[in-house]
Amino acid sequence: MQSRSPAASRPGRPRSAAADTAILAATRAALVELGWSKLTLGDVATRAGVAKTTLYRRWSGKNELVVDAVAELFDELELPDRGSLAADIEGVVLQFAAILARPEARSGLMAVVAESTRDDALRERIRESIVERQKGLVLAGRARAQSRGELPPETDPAEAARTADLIFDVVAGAVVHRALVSAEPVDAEWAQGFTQLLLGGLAASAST
Amino acid sequence: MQSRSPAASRPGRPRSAAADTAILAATRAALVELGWSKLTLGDVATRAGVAKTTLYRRWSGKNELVVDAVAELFDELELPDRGSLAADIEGVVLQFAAILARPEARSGLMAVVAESTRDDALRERIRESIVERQKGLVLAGRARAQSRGELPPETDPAEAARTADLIFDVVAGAVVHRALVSAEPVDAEWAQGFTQLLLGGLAASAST
DNA sequence: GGCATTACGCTACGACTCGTAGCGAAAGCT
DNA sequence: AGCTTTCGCTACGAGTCGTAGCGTAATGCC
Repeated sequence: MQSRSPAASRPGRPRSAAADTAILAATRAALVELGWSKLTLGDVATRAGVAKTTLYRRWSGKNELVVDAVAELFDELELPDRGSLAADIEGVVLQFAAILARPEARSGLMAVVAESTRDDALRERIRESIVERQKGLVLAGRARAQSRGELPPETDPAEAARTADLIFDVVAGAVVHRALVSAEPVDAEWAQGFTQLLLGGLAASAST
Repeated sequence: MQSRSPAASRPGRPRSAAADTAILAATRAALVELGWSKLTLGDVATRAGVAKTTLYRRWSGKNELVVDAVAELFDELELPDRGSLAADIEGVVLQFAAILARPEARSGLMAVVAESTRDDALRERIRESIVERQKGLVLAGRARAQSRGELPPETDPAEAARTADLIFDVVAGAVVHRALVSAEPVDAEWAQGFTQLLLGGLAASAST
């Protein structure tokens, strides 16, 4: 996850792959029990059954470690065809909400995003391992809706990219804000109302 | 800001109001220079010219202090009548974006939100001093749009509250996500595209 | 098999931050 | 005046940080 280029076949003892998974799992467990601020790398090392120095050899600090630990939670994101654009949107919203309902994601994700405002490398790491995957769902959903005839095909590629970014920020931002700032449940009812607003707009949504 | 009820007139030396403002200003300055994680209360006290013990007598910890320091940034939020619902939305989006463009808000706001996922009292403090003020703008904007005839009047109060919450999460969430996660500028062009999407929905927005 | 190379566990370390306690002095009220 | 609360200062134990050094374990190459 962090040393992919020179990993081919070097002399010497290879790094234990089991240690990686143990450390990441221990990080998530510590996030659940302690939260971000009280999480210490020494504690994570003890939980994982490795030496603290081993942890520092693989990750440069708390930020990078938590990003990788949280990123694994997003592996479950996928976009099955639910038959309509509305159903696809509701589905992905509820999937995202299910991840954000887990305490290790709640406390970890926002913290690393906060740190990334002062660390470009960290933000890039978050983008690669988390954000880019979510954005792929938006692109796939739109392409599928266009093939269904629910959305008109794009003509200008630049315009298409802009609207995709916009939709992504709206969807992901709304779910995160609802779940973490408003601290209200992102349930099926909310997902339905949100989808209705996203598809029809304010006027259409109000006249229901 | 933190002891309003028993502040009336007690015997003894009153707390220095100047110290409060100096501490909050020093906190913001430290956020700009150091960011959330490297900000220490000892450093803030030194910057503010007060003793560290004074700081601990007024705030229980880093979280509460930063919430109060960041909350003052939101004093500038207002909602002048720009003539149309679309213009009002664009205006409030750009105002919010202007706050989020400041580094003390970027690093501080997300961090306390992250901490609030494990601290109900902190979340309540954030809600009172920051979130509630933003939500008021949404309510005012809708009322104004209704008086203009741009939106139909609400019939069911519960439904009205739900949609207001939804719109608030969408607007605030989208702006925050764009600014902090995507790390792209929230400029007039983006605000216009977002407003168009919010008012007309996906289909209408695509057929422009 | 022997050798070079790298990873690992362990211990120890200085530097730093935390939050609190105790003190004398300052500043208000009645 | 006398009382009360705040303030600045110093000092403190506890905890974390990130690193260095050492001996040992595991692998590839000759």
